[in-house]
Formats: sequence, structure tokens, C-alpha cells
Amino acid sequence: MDDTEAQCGLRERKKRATRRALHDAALQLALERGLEHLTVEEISAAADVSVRTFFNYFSSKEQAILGDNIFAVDEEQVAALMSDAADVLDGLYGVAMALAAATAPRREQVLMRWQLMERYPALLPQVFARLEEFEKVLASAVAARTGTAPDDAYPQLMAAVAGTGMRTAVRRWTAGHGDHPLEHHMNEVFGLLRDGLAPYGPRGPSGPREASKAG
Amino acid sequence: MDDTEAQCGLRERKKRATRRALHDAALQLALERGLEHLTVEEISAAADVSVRTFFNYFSSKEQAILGDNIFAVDEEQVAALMSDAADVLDGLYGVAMALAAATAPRREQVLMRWQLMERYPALLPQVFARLEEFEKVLASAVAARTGTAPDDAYPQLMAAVAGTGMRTAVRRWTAGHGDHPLEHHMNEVFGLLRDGLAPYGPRGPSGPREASKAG
DNA sequence: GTGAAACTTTGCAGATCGTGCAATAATAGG
DNA sequence: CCTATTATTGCACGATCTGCAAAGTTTCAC
Repeated sequence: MDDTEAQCGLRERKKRATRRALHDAALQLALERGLEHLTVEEISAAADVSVRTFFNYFSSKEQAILGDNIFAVDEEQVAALMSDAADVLDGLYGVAMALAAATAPRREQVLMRWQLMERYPALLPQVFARLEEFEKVLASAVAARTGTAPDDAYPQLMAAVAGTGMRTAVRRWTAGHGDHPLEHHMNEVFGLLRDGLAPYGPRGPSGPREASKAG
Repeated sequence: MDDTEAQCGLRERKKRATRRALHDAALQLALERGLEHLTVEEISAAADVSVRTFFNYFSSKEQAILGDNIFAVDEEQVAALMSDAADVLDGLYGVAMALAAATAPRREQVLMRWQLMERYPALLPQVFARLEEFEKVLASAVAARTGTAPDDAYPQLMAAVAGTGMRTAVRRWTAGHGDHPLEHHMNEVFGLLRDGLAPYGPRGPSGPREASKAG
């Protein structure tokens, strides 16, 4: 049960192999036959395990298709990137680039998964649930970086906006079938954020000007 | 089948009553007993209809709990608000305020629903799916307002950020049990957005971040 | 190697979900 | 009152997901 076993043990290897087999089968079959007419039974059969075993690994076929680690940046990495950055937005930009870099090695797989998501709204829930978790991590990091409380408006909004920005970039990357690298879309998005979302400026005097609190 | 009947017909009234009875029962029972141990059968029984009839109205208990029109601003209203506004962000701010206003009359109910959402992640999917639709409407409006294409980065990002901002505001409103009006949180969020998300500037000696272009 | 402990796989029963279908009941409109 | 339309309901069916206990596999100490 220690970390040594986690790497070399036969038991652990078999578990990982099974999990991977289920994930691969699910992804493959979903692409081939479509999500609606795909059953857990078929996935299990393709991976050579019982249906019951499938549910020992994944709680639904959607989970099996998406697998883990959609937002493959862990808490410590985020914290490190945030504290090294020149300002908050740069820190979040760093996280975005780390995400893009982590995605690169399995580019085709990730692209497939996101294209499936666009096609089958049933998958969106899972994605958003993870994005939610991811945003919590970002919010904590932003709060730590700025000395604000994690339940202040600023870190929450900043994290939500950054998460949404990354989601937008990935979506545009997917829509373009990955023609441009993900980094390109991240740059585009964070460039706009850096410019205050205001390339189309005010026509005249306007709305709420002050953040009701800032520090 | 004409509009007259839609208002006075007995049939239409009964349908609405049934739908409302199911929604109310679902909300009530979810609050009382929790979502996990609540079955469609119980909801149907509480509303005095068969289970089959339940599924004629809602496709799942989650749908029944949330009901319709979480983001109760329709396409034309958004378009009107956007074209009247001084700039894009002001337009989106107007949409946010319209949303808050639409929420006000059924304040308690809406608050209950969002609190349930915080408690039961199973409800999030539905919400995000609707937010997704809402953001599409926003993106179209932003594109129309700025003369950009709907699949350009700017309208997509702007819509996503605004949608996320409204979500953040509602979440904060919910977390505070509605102590402050929803408008207050919308103001806070859009104030931060207006300020370019940069109340916490660079650590270095440089001044406030500015939009590198505006026009 | 042997045996016990720990863990995984599996089948089975059962609750719930969600849909298609056809019979029944209620309403609308002449 | 009669007919067309539409809503409700029961039934059957396949799929999802969980708990439980039996059977098989891996680990580890001796």
C-alpha cells in the first residue's frame, strides 16, 4: 500500500491497465457508434471485464469516456506559478500555458474528447463539474497571491473568468480542429483579458465605474 | 390551439397547474428529504399524478426541481439592451440588471433553488447547460453590437466572461443567503470587470494596466 | 513453499430511471 | 350530443447503478 507498490506492484499495474482499457474502449466506441446507442455492457465487453467491474472504476459511461485529469494542473503547481508571476493575470496566464503544455503530448486524444463533448451535451456536466473544482483551486491561489479572503469577490471572479477563458480557448481550439496550437488560443484570450476586455471601447459616459471594494 | 385558448382554456390551465404542482412538490420534497433519497414516484404521488405523467412534463427529477427559465431574459430583450447601451460591457451589465429584476418577484423560490444547487452537484449540469445557451445568446448580441463575427474570439470571450460574472454574482448572493440584493452583487462583479479585473496590479513599480487599444 | 490477510472481480438481486405503446379519460368545438 | 383532439395512465422493457457475498488473485511474513 506504500508508494513503492504503487509503481511496481502487479496489482496496481493491472488496475491501471483495466482502467485504461475501459477508458480507451469507451472513447473508441463513442466515436464509432455515437454516445446514445452505446451501453455500459458494450464497453465492458470490449474491455473484457464484467459490467459490475466497470462500475468499480467509473460511475457512468460519461466518466469513462472523459477519464481523469481534464484540467491537469495540480494545486501546488498552480500555487507556484501564481507566486512567481508578475501579477495575478500573468499567474493565471502561466497556469493556462502549463495546461496547454500538459495537453500537448496527448494532443489527439484530448482533441477527440473535446470534440465528443461538443457533440454530446450529456458530457458537459462532467466537464463543468471539473471546471468548478479547477476554479476553486484558482480562487485559492488568487486569494493567496493578493492577500484577499477566498470568499471575497475578487478572487472568485478572477478565478471564474480565468477558468472560463481557458474553456473558451479550448473550445476555439477544438472548433478549429486543432489547426493552431492551443497556446495560440490561450494567448488570444489572455491578451483580451489583459487589455481589460475593452477593444471595443465606451461610446460615451457609462455605467458602474467603481469596484465597490478593492483591498 | 390558438393563443386565446392558451390563456383561458381549461385544458391549458390544468396543464400549467399540473406542471406547477410537480415543480412545487419536487422543490419542497428535495428541501425536506434531500435529493438523493427522493424518487420520481414520491414527487408524482405528492402532485397526485402517475409516474408516467411526471415524465410527460419533466425528463428527470432535476429538471422538475429547477423548472424553467433560470436565466429569464430572452433573445430580443438582450438585443435591445445591447443596442441601447453605451458600450458592450454596459449592455451586458444591463442584461445582468434585467436578470436581477426578473428574479426579484420570486426571490425566495429562486434563492431556494440556487441553494439546492450548491448542496447537490447533481443539479449543476442542468444549470450549466442553460448558462451555455444563455452565453450563446449573449455572444450573438455582442457580435451584432460590435460588428464582429459570432465565432470571433472577442464576442465569445466577452459572453463567456459576462455569463460567468452573472453566475459568480448569483453564487455570492446565494452564499450570503440573499442578505444583500442580487443587484448589489451584480454591481460588484461588473464594477470589477469595468476596471479591467486589475485592482491588484503588477508587483513592480509600474502603474495601472491599461487597455493597449481602445476603439 | 505455505498460509493467512488484503484486495479485486464477478454474478445476482433489486431499486430507480426513462421511453414507447396502446387503452382510457377528459376537453374542445360544432 | 357527437366527434376530433389531447392528456393521463398502466404496462412492458431496457438501461443505470448499488449492495452484498462468493470466488479468484496478489501480497507478504514466515
